[in-house]
Parts: sequence; structure tokens; C-alpha cells
Amino acid sequence: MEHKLREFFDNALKEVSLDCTVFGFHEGELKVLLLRWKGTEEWSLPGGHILLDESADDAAGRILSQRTGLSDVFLQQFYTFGNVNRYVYHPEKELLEKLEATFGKGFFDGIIFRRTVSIGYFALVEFAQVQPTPDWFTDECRWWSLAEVPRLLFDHNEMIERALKALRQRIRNQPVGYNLLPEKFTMPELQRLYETILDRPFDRRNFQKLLMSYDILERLEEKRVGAANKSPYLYRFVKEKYDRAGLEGISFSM
Amino acid sequence: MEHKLREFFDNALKEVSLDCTVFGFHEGELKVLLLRWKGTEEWSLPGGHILLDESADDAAGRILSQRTGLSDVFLQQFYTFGNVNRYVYHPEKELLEKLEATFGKGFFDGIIFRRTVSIGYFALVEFAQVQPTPDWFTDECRWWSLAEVPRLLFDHNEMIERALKALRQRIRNQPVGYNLLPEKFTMPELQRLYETILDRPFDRRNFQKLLMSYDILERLEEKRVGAANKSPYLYRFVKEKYDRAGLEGISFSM
DNA sequence: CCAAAAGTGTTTTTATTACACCCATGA
DNA sequence: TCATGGGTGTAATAAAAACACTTTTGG
Repeated sequence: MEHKLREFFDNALKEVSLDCTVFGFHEGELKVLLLRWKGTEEWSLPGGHILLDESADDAAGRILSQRTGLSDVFLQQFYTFGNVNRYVYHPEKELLEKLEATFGKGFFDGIIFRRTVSIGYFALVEFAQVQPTPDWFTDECRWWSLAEVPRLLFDHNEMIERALKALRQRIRNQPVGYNLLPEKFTMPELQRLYETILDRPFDRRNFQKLLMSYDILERLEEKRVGAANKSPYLYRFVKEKYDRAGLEGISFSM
Repeated sequence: MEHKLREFFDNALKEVSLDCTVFGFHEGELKVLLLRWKGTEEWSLPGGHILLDESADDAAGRILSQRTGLSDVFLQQFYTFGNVNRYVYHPEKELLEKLEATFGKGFFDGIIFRRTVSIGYFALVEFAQVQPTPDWFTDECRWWSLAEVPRLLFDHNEMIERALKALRQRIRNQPVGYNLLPEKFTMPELQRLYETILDRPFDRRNFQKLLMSYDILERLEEKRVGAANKSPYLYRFVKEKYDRAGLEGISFSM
């Protein structure tokens, strides 16, 4: 296995890594996918290295697909982290000791590099579709509510902060939701997604008016039943129109 | 000299480079700074590598300062270029041959790397303040009008395109101009800057109204004289207010 | 029958756009 | 004196925000 890893690095960029902030939406909360490193209580974002014959975007897709089981996810680069002190919360020695206890002494020689720059990606995924899967360095992969994210390894807390900013920026120029919600959803659910991402309330009537004005949503005959209240209509995105709106840009200015 | 270069690379990241699109504004046109490679007619953006003890932002500042003589310029990362085929317009063999004719055969072994990822920065500078200065690989550094930029080495045409998009994006959320104009300027000059960047005309009265509403500009008593028309007032940015507006964000929505 | 949440339009306010005449300057 | 470009305000239109009552549902 060690052998396989070294082989991987022979075919990969060493000084460049890549980390993904994977956003999901569940029970009215934004969540991110985190990994716990083998033999430790330390968490980090999913990430990895770029193969020599692979673009950065392809690498991000590959890594994401390995951690979630999904392909063709919404995935976008948002910032490249190039500080010298990116490892400030790298309990450098202690972490290495713990990991060597698990992986064997000297295992990381030639795998942990003197300095790396990391390209930050964020992904939007449908919570229920994800099969969180740890990688070879980690033994747990699970969702965390944004508010409960612990202190992470490296500069990964900063990465999440910036990813969230990028998402908030994006939501004002492009529709968001297709990737985060199940195929059919209600208007109040979509509204809660927007309220969660932007962390502020909207007026129901104005919200519906604005979203419908983009002409990317289709209201279905079906309603969601089961709650002790009036059954809300179900909607779905019209993919072609949604994609077109994404390219041409919208102005969500509430 | 070769020695010095190799020494540099011993202390620098090899798989990561960095390229700057430097925007200036002169005679009503946006210009970018380009370099011509020694012994060739090939042009590229100014760029370089990151030292091991230097952040990516610091490296960009260093490189920019070497090419322009300026320090403390507005400089911002906008995208990281990670395609495998970044060298498509790298007339790979021909360029290398020409360069080896200048620098000596085998000179580039160990300096041109199997694969690099490049962090794109864009800079806004005051045209008249710049002292264009070639680097060690190039023998000419000069301004080019955006419209006249030739086919560049590597993926640098794409970089400029994306940099311009980033600038256009930025101009709608943050004031731009402090870095591109001389200290004192007229309202029509500022308007022409906006018109040039966004490539569309504005109404004079509405433009002035909106810009003044941000409360970042001060109208001076002085006027610009010399033209065969009514002398326009001079304005200047109030730095503290300009910076605050930059942090808090404005909405330029004309 | 009650609590909970969804459906629905109109008015007010604010922001954006369109538009034209006079004035100062240098040649 | 004339051509050029700058200074200035108001009215019309469009967009955003505020706002409340009725309906349906399950318990």
C-alpha cells in the first residue's frame, strides 16, 4: 500500500494540492463534509493531489467522486491558498507522531512536502445522494453543520470561510439550488436554502415572485402532503433554462 | 548568471508559477504590460516563481515591483490555471531552440518543468508611474493596448481574458479608479475609465450622481485648463472612504 | 377545532433611466 | 465667433420592499 502511494506521487504534482469544501443542505442547515485522520481526532477537508496528466478541475472531480460517490457535481475553484504559514494549525510534530504510530515510522518521508500551495474548490451536492467515504489517510467521513465545524487541520477553517463567501457571491449572479436540493422541492424549502446561505430572512411573496421571474422553475401539480398544514406545491428546475440562466447570469438582489 | 538562476530555483516552488495581468489606463484605453523573450518575437505576461519563504501574494508583489518599479500596488489573485494543455501555444520545440540559441544549449534543463500550475493575478496601476523593466529572460517590456495584444506564449491570452472578466466583476462591487488614475482627475476621465472597462457608454449626469453617492470622492476647487472647452473640475478619492467602500462593498449597477 | 404553515395581490417606496439647455474655453 | 466638451436637475419608469388575510392539513 505504501508502495502504491509512492507510485501515485511519482505521477502527481507534489507542490500543489487541492481541497474541496463540499456543501450539502439538510434539515434547514448548511453542512460540509469532513474527514477524520487515522488514529487521531483531527479533521480536515477532503483533498488530494493532481495527476500529471489531469487538469486541476478533473482532479477535483475525481477526488470528490471518491469521497461522495457522485459524478458531475457542481464544482468550482474559488481561491488558491499560498501562504507560507498554511500549516499554522498543523500540530506538525504531534500529528506526524500520531500518524506514524498508525502508518509506521518514516512513512511520510517524501510524501509530506516542504511547501505546498492548495487550490480551493467548493462543491454543491444533494445531501441525500452522498455516500461519505473516507480515503486512505482517514477513517471517518461525515457531514458537519457549518456552525459546529471544529478546529481543522492546516488552514482548512479559513478555506471553509472563503468557500462560503464564494457561494454567497455566486448566489447573487447565478441560480443555486439545482445542485443542493432534491429533484422536487417546495417553494418554502427553496426559500429556506436561500435564507440559510445568505443568513437572512426573505418575504415569502417577494421571494416567490422573484424566483419565478427568472423562468427556471416549473410548478408541478403534485403537492407535498404529511404535515399538519396546507400542502405546498412541488417545483422543479427546468434544467435547460436553469443552465442558461447560469451562463447568462441573473441578479438575485433581495 | 546561470548559477544564480539555479540557486533561485533551489529556493523556489517549481511546480507553481504565477502570472500578472497588469492593467493601466492611458489615452482612453486599457493597456496591459507584456514582455518579449530574448532572441524571439514571442510575448508573455510578467510572471515568476514563489520563493519557499514567501507567500503567493508576496511573490506577486515582488515580481510586479521588479517589472514596474512600483510597490504597494493593487494586486489580486483571480484564478489558478491548472490545465494539462496550458502549453498549447508554447511553440514548445521552436521556442526552446530559439532560447537555447540565446542562453546556451541545455540551459533550461531543470528550469522548465514537466508540469506547472499558474496562479493568475491582476494588478491595477497608474500608467504614468510605471517604469517597464524586462526581466532576465526578456529584453523588452512595454504596454500594449488590450485590442492589439498579439498571440502570447502559453495560455496567457486566456489569462488576460479572465483577468478582464475579474476586473469587470470587481468594478460592480468595489470602487476602481484609485489605482488606475492619477491623484487628481476629472469626472469625465473617471467616466471614460468605467466606460472603457465595461465597454459601454454611460449618461454623464447619472454617472456623476451615482459616483458621488458613494461618498468616496472629493471635488476640488481646481479645474483642468488647457482644452478648448469649459474647464472641468478636478476630483480626488478620499482614501479612507475609498478603502472603507472597498471593504464594505458598493453596488455599481449602471 | 386548533395550531401550523402555505397560498395569494396591491400599495408604497426606492432606485434607475431618460432627457436638453446653457456655459466656459482655446483656437 | 465657433466648435468642443462640461456643468447641471427633473420627470417617467421600473424595481424592490412592505404588508394581512384566507386556506388547507393533521392531530
